[in-house]
Amino acid sequence: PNGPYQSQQPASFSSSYPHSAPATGMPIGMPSPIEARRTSDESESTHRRSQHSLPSLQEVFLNPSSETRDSPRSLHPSHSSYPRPGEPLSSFPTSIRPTLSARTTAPPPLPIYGAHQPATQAYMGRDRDTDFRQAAEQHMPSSQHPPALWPPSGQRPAGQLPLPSLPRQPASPRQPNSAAPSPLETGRPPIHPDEDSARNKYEGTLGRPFDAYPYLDALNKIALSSRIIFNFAEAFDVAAREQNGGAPLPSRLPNETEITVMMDNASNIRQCLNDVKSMIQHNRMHNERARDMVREPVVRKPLEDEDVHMYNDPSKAPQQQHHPHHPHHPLGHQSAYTLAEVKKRRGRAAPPGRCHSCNRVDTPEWRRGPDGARTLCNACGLHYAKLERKRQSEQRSIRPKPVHE
DNA sequence: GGGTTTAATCTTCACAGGCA
DNA sequence: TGCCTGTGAAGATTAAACCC
Repeated sequence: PNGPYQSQQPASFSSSYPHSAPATGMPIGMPSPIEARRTSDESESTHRRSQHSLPSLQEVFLNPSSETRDSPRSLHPSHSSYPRPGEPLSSFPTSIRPTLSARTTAPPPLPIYGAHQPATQAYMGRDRDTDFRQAAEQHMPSSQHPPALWPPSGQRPAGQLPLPSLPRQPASPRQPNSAAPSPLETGRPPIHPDEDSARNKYEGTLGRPFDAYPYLDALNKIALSSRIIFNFAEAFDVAAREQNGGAPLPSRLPNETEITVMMDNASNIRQCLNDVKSMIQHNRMHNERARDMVREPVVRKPLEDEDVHMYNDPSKAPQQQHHPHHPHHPLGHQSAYTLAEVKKRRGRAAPPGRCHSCNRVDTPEWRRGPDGARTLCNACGLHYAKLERKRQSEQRSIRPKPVHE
């Protein structure tokens, strides 16, 4: 509370930040059902408050183009590192590339991805990025760490005010959020409504096709490295324009080391994109295999009396009970494979982890979800089951009636 | 039009029962 | 025995009806 920036921080910082991780360890971008039930006024005021809260690490160090927000550009810490008109670039590199220039004072730690964190936390306290960043680093071999932040972190001059925070990871595809930055701000291409609805199979609360953590991690790293390169290009673009068409001074050109750093970042982006591609391909094959397994059994058309049972749930029909491969099973084709896995896992004590939807760690009951058995908490599992039943009944209602009727 | 009451619906928890 | 599913209960939320 005595830190130089604490006075700028609203008292309700941790609770007001819409994407902050609550005490349960819920990851960013996964609003809990409690959050989803907040009133519009509350969320509005929350968003309003968040605009005046401390910025995220990404915003402070990697998003100098946030002048669209209500803080003046000149107050942005990272912008202070860029060369200003008439300012010799010699002052620019000392703040923007401390590890790339010769230093007489003790150099800061190498600005490798994540390495800036202790210095940052020294004056910001435990940042809300910490949990996610640490989780991301756990998934990322050291060889895959982005080469360097650009500009390096921990360079906030005293007296400068932070910008309001940005959501620190791309807005969850499963949770459309009016407060989320636009694609122009995030650099993320807009999600087509059809694509979005397809992804939001379970009304934006459930139904991840694959493990979201590595996927989000890769996206986060792509965004991080992209911003580094963007900031690099923008900074030297400003410097070049200040020459008014003249030949740029050698001192205002990036040196070879910096170019190498940017190339490393570009390689990192490529690597992450390849990872995402592999995840998607793997997921596609996964689903195709599931469909193949579903098509194999001989399908007997259920009689009408056994077809409509509890909640119109055909899985309760005698011949189909506990037959996850049956096409009329409430989970349908997409989940058949996961149910097969459930059967395989029977007898294995699945360690209770986190709910794949709300990420809570404790629940009175673990329930089956789209990712398999015991992957959802009680509430999310019931919600998921209800939606599945509803979806099944809707599919049944639009199905043409048999001729004999 | 605004406030209050009531009913319907939704959400979550905890338990019972069936299955492998 | 462990797991999964369904159900009742309780509380919260929303919508409709009613009254002033």
